Amino acid sequence: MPEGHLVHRTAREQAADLAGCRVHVSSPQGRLDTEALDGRVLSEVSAHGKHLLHRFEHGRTVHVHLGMRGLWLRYPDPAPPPRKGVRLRLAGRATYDLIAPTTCEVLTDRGVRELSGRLGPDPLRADSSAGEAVARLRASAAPVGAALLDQSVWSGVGNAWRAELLWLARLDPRTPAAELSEADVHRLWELARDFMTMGRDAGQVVSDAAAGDERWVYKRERCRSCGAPIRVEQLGGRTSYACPVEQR
DNA sequence: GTGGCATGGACAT
DNA sequence: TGTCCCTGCCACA
Repeated sequence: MPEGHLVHRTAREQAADLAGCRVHVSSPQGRLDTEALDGRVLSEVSAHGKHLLHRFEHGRTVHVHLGMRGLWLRYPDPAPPPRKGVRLRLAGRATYDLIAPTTCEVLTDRGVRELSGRLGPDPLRADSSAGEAVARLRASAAPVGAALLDQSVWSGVGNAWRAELLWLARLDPRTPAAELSEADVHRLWELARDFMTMGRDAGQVVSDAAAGDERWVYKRERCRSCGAPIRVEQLGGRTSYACPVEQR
């Protein structure tokens, strides 16, 4: 569920409910020490790739990565008691409960910088450089379909976006990233920026502005465009979907 | 009701 | 490569 577009959407939602508030921070499950955070003013909620960052005014930041199974639950006030296993509860103008994240930790500003340093440009961040994004992808030794999932190359793209973006760009996922032209990669970056922005606003992967619920190739048996049987294979450790006719 | 898979990623091995 | 993360969804009994 949580590719970068949804993490950015969550950041926007939580900022509206929590930013500028003194937030009651607790860990009902007990696995996070929240003493340094409870009652502090939350200044900003932001996203970098699939990582969510809650920065507090005194210079501490909660870093959350949902992984495959994690989720946020939102409750308008008054919130019910937390269900079993809630790792983190943030209570401001509304209450958010965090369930089953891969990562939930408190970082200093230095820790945040180190995290950002490990992540490539994010198509949904205004401070990302297209030139750097193009250069990083073309510097990868991997097939473009594997490079796109490497969060140190570009951050925020997951398996569904990989499939749909490469179809939109008419690129074969198996093509070595280093063999792609600068123009091709620049176009791929612009597609990522434009469609992931639509996806963030719609709350789902959007690869056809006129048909937000449809996919071209991802998890399909046949290409939605030409009807060819989709080529399914493992690439970059995950299942890749591509149209063998249109993506050469 | 149950079991397998998955829109991640870190870590052990 | 396997395994964990207090999951959700779907197909199939």
